[in-house]
Amino acid sequence: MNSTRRLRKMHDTLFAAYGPQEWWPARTRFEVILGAYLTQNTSWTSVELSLANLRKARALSLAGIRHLTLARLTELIRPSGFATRKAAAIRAFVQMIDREYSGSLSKLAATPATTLEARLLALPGVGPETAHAILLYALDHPTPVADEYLRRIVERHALLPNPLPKNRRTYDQLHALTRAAFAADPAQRHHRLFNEFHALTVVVGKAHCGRTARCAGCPLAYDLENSCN
DNA sequence: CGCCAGGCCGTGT
DNA sequence: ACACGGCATGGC
Repeated sequence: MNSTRRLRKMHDTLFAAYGPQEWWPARTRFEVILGAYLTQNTSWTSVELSLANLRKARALSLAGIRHLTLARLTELIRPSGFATRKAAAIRAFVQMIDREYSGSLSKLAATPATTLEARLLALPGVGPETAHAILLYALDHPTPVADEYLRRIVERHALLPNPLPKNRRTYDQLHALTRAAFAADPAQRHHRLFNEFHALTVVVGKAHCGRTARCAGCPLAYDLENSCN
């Protein structure tokens, strides 16, 4: 079986095992965006500490962030690590929204897909995964999100030639592979499928696909062909 | 104590 | 183009 069909089957297996995830875990679009920045190379439990601090400071909105000094913002998000860089990045995002989109996330979301992706990638602290997470989960654009868990799954199950280095080229391969895996589905469902697939990837990754393999009980090891290396 | 976490960026080759 | 190290804190 080819790699796109194997990845599509993995989605079905994960969905059967874990059910719908209904991501992203946040109330508002801007909260999704904050979470996307804060969770970079950081566990979600640590992100929740920062989000709780921001909530208490009434800073879970564009207006809330605008009223904070950079030092105060840095202090509030300290629990999730890399606070100096992430605070500057979040501030740069808000300034971009204010200067170029009249402070409106809706206007940002209404930008054509290719322009929008390029604009996000040009922001400090925004690489491909963060850009695509914002596009998919905050701005409702139907684009796949690839991450380190997906890279490990695809590498260890040898869906693409090994090794699979951590670089931009690999990211783009994983992104394209995911898009191809759902290409046969109705276009109307792509958004929902990309949403669920990334969420399911993270769920199975946290439980069974760490840096040091802990594959026991992984639902992806359902036959010999899919056993993990 | 050590390793790990839902990346990104600057530098050297 | 690619490898490599720095960035930082909290959970286990």
